Amino acid sequence: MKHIDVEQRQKRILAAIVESYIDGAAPVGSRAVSQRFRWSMSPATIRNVMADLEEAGLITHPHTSAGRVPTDKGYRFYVNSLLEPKHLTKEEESIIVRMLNRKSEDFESLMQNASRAISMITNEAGIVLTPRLKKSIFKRIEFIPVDSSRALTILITRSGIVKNAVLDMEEGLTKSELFRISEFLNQELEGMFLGEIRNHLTRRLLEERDSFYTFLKKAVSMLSNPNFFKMEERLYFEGTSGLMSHPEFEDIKKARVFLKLFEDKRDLVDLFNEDMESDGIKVHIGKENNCKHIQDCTIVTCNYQINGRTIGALGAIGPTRMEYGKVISAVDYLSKVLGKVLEDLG
Amino acid sequence: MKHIDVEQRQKRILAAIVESYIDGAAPVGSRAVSQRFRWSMSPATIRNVMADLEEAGLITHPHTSAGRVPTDKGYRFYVNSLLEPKHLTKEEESIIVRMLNRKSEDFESLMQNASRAISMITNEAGIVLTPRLKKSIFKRIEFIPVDSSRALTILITRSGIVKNAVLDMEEGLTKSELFRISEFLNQELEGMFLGEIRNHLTRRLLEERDSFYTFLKKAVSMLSNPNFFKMEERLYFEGTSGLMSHPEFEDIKKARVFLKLFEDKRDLVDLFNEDMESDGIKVHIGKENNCKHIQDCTIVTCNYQINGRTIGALGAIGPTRMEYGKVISAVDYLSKVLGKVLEDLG
DNA sequence: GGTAGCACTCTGGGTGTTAGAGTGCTAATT
DNA sequence: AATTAGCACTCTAACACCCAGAGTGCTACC
Repeated sequence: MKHIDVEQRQKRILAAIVESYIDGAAPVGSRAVSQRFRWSMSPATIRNVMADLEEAGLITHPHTSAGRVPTDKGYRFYVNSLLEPKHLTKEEESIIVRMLNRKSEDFESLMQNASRAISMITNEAGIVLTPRLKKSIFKRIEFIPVDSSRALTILITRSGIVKNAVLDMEEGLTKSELFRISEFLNQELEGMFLGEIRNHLTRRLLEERDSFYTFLKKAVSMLSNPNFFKMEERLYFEGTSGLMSHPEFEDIKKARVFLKLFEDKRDLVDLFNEDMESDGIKVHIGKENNCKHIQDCTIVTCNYQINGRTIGALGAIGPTRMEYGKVISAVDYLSKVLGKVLEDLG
Repeated sequence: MKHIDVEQRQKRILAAIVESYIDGAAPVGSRAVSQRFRWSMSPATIRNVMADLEEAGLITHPHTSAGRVPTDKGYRFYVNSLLEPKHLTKEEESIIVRMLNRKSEDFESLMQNASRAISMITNEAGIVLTPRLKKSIFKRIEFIPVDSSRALTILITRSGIVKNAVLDMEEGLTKSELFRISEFLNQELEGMFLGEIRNHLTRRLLEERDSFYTFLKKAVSMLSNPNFFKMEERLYFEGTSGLMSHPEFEDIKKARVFLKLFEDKRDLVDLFNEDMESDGIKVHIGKENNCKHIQDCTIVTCNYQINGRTIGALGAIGPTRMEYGKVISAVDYLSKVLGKVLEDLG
């Protein structure tokens, strides 16, 4: 009747299917879609279009007489071309801001609150990868002797991260020597990226001669502990119980896979580290993830920055059937607020 | 035939039922028990005894023609009177020792490793409550200015706990003043319980007069931040995915309840805090717990000590149908090792 | 007191049937 | 030519039903 662009119509129908499926969690049939358009197209018409969409690989059938379900490819198309951003409400934004601005909390709590905020807003699991230590800037180091051969070492970065460990030291180092070492390091390393420290010190060691050499060597030997310099990022995680309220987890096995994933976080850390390399929101849908455990879930990530410098990443994870608009907005907004808060601490 | 003490026999049969149920996860029938005793008693005899046990409230029927299942009271009796301790194997012990002795890790990791160790050995969830800050001993405090009105404050205890937070300070405090304040506090508070600090300082404030007063006041005002002095304990937690492999979690709803519990840890913190008051292993079975969310699970806890001083608690949580012998041994052993490791750090 | 036997009960799995939802195709309509 | 109505067909989910198996409680016997 009305001469609508056929491609345009396909898109609208795909969007309708995806959206219906997202909030209904059940395969959507031609009747339902037709109804959604206030019967401006009959179910039969919809069926024809659906057949096309299916041929294009954007939707499938679980079985002959069920409705349609979006495929990963369908979601992908939806996210790339059809999704219109759904802004957070003022209220949601203020929740986030409030959660991240609680004063006098330590860094740990900040990370935890950030991931909790994501999970509260999205009802998926929230994930925050701590700022990259290698790219953090040295502020101060402090040694506190434990016994004659070990010292509790505290390393502080400009953004307020405090990393500590008990390190071995040369037997019989006196308290004042230890103090001189810390004083030296504090001066020497001021403003340097943590990732550069190691090389810097060994270079320095090669240049030096004479009496200063032995002193320097003692300093270097303390910091040479490989564990301390692993500088590994930590992943903070909240919202599993929220996740489990999704109908896709009726099947315990899937739930178990998720929990496994959360316990052994390496895969996630890798993913986040990779995504950190580029700016903006990244969406990984279903099998696009090469991590085989989580083939029917989507991960949304975004990097966050201090003064324009990317230092970490955060995101949300949930079933492919998630509210993309909302999750994307939430992750986006949170990355900005977290960046601001960290700048403020710096 | 043989004249066996009837009470003795009841006990043996109860033990058999409990143990069968623990490793079979299915109601156990008279035949099975009879078989367990190599047919030295016929199923019919067993049935009579079972009827008695049921009357005593130690076991129940799910329905007429199912086997018997222990009640909470049954488990309780089993744990108190029948259970024989099942020692960990050498190998298991060495796993624990190795996990807790990884050098150069920070305090966080130690706690995490401890809870992970419990969960690995028992296949239930492992829980560790961090040492009580109030009862920890002051070692050192350090201020690092962030801007003109805030300083990153780092508090270190003898057992190597590092607590940090950004605290407000009097506007325009100079770097050297800040240094003097920390020097003063380090001297003044040496060896004191953290819980006493607050009172000590206010008392001191009342005694003093003259110029020193204003100085002291500045110091106190920094530490008066309520959040920093909340001194709250943290709960470390590992092993949810292991828990979920138990058949009792086939029903998602139960799983959800557990996950909820783990996310909002207050109830657990309270329980552990209470249990910390007395020495030795505590076992909370099913409804004995007044926390209503977890009426069909058991929590095993034990305090841990540094030099004979109780400072924290740890434990395991799982379905009432758990391997009590093993879990108890594991928790017991771990509390000792953790105490040792912490002493060593102090 | 212990045990064998038996009638009884309840569950869980398998089968058959049916209502309903949804499809694909074709023919009619606009 | 595009849209729609109609219809035959398919598959599922729910329900009823039945039956074997497991387990009990009771009674009579050793």
